[in-house]
Amino acid sequence: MPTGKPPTSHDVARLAGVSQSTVSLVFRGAAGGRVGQRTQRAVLDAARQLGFRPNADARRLRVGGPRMVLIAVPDIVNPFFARVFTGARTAARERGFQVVLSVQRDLESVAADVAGQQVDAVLACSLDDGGRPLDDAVPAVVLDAEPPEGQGSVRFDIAPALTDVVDHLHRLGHRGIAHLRADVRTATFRERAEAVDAACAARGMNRVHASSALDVDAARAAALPLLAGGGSGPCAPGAFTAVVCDDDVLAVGVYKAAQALGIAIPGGLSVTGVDDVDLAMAVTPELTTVDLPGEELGETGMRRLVAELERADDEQAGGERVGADRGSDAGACVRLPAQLLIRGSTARPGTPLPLR
Amino acid sequence: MPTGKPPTSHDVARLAGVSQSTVSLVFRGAAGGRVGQRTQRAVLDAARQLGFRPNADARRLRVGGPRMVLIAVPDIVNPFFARVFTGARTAARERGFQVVLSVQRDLESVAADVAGQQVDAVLACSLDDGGRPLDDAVPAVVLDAEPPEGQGSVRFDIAPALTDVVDHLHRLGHRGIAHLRADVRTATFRERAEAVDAACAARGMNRVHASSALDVDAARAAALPLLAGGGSGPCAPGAFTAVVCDDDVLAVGVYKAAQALGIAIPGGLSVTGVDDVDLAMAVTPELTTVDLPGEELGETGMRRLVAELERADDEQAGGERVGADRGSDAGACVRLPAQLLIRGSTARPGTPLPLR
DNA sequence: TTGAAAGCGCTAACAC
DNA sequence: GTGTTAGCGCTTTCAA
Repeated sequence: MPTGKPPTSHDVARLAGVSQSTVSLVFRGAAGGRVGQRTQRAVLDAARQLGFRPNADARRLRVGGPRMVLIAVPDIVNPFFARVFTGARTAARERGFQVVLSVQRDLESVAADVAGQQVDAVLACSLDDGGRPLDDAVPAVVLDAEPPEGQGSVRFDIAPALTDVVDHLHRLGHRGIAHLRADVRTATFRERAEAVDAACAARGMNRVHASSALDVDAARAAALPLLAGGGSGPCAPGAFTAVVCDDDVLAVGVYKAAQALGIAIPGGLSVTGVDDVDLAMAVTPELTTVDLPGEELGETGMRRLVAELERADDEQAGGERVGADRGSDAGACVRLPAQLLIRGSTARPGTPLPLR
Repeated sequence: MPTGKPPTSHDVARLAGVSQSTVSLVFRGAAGGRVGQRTQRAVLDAARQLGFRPNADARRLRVGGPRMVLIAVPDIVNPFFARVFTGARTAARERGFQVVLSVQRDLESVAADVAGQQVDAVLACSLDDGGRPLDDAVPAVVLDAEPPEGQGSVRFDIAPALTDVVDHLHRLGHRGIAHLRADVRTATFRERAEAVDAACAARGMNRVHASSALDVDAARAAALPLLAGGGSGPCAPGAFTAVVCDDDVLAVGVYKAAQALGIAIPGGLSVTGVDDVDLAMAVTPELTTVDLPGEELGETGMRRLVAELERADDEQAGGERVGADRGSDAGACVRLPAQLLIRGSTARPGTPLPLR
């Protein structure tokens, strides 16, 4: 007569006519040579009959499971974040850490996940701006975002990469560009905008901009008036021969708009993107873009986090240090290089875009 | 003098000069009105000073956390699986279940994850062939795979969709096709191959095939000799005017090969894919493909799983049923429709491919 | 308003 | 070989 509660090892023991610790031995596989064959079989049978499964919580409480770090990303369908996750997971496993994934945009929800699981540390990727260190007392490293406080962070060195993009176009002979920005308010996109602006200014290049949500259709819609000469900014509309996009997805939208308007790429218009997704290689011509090594971002962040945890262990083991010594370089901000990949979508400017 | 072990609520109690249960009250937020302000502050201060964090395992052992289901996918970077995960997660949350992700290809590793966490059920997507029900006693539903035993499964109704593809090409006037298969041995790809073969046979269409790993470069390499007329099969090489691909990624490879050979799409060659990834919309011309609604797959599977769990609960609560009643429709295999999306990459055949 | 005490289900010494 | 026992860190009556 099973009750509403799942069976415990006691129940199994009773049914098998053995003691509870024998059940424990059998289920841990530590029964080799210590528990008789008959007994073992009896235990297993009783367990099956009852549908018994060892309670992992109780086991972990007793024995202490592997340490866990939670990885938070805003969107796992986006392959970039999936790569970050993969990289982080790899690094964690190497060090014997388990990882749990939390797909959340806001800190609140991440904090809830942290409380719910037995989490030892948090790796938070591309969180929305304005996040404080979520919970104190939980070591954390943020990825691709403004480090909230004295916390560690790993980010791309994105500004030089976008400077390279502009420079590349400039050297090809482009003298005016349009910048299609992603309508996302995170640090990385702000940095991209600033870098493009600065690079254009430094080279005396004409510059207009538009912005769009991070999907192809929105980008297409935003690009259409721009390419058709409807740009409204301080610069004369139409006075650009290249579009610099904040993301490859936006670049695809520009391809579509250009196609709709009968503008050839790269003959009539050069286009660049950021974040070397498969998209960049799939389109024709292949897209000149900036490679953002997501896996490496995840790996590097996880390694920092693990190092921090292990330092904390040592500290405790070795007795207390003076306060000033704590946190050594925990607040440091590592920058990962982002590399420009030149492909077929950029070329010397042909005829400037006709105003329509 | 902190030891190597993390502080417990007892430590906090001692430092704050209160009892352990008071600490517990404060940390559960159940202190409102029951614990004095001064006491509360003292507890919080002591906790901060010690770096105390409640032990989630102990808490769950006592109070029983939300139930968890583990979702296993072979590759989270593949957006299809990411969508499956997302759909499953959504459905789980609606019912108050937590989800944990396990990225593994083989059953062994999944089983390890199941044992490590307190998992109540498993949703396994696209596992390699030959998997038995991983652990008995853990309810499981498999997605997009041969149901191992009497277990539930949810899969796409892929055969009719590929029949539609062939039929579509046939109606356009194509009389011979090449089938570019994915070099992956799972049930879904076997079904695709069989469906294409059968559909061609039924219509008396010429058919050759090749196979390739699931990436663009491999597909391109595989498509090149095929398009150049080097196909080796029972059918005369070159006697096709369309390529049916097992996956959109493969189709992109075919685009590249066609481009390299100066073959226009769809003028000189029609191409189709499967699995409506962003890729299909990004390429030019847009790819005729079969939409595989991954989110729906995940949602449906999770709903089945949750229903099964809740049925089990009821059963236990209401006393034991006779054995024959168990499992009602647990072994049923649901099929989700997969829809053909016709886009620009298919058209009536122009000149047949020249043999080179 | 706070404290004492009894477990949650399991593991790991240690006894028999 | 198998059983006894004492906790793991927390929640939760029940007293004070």
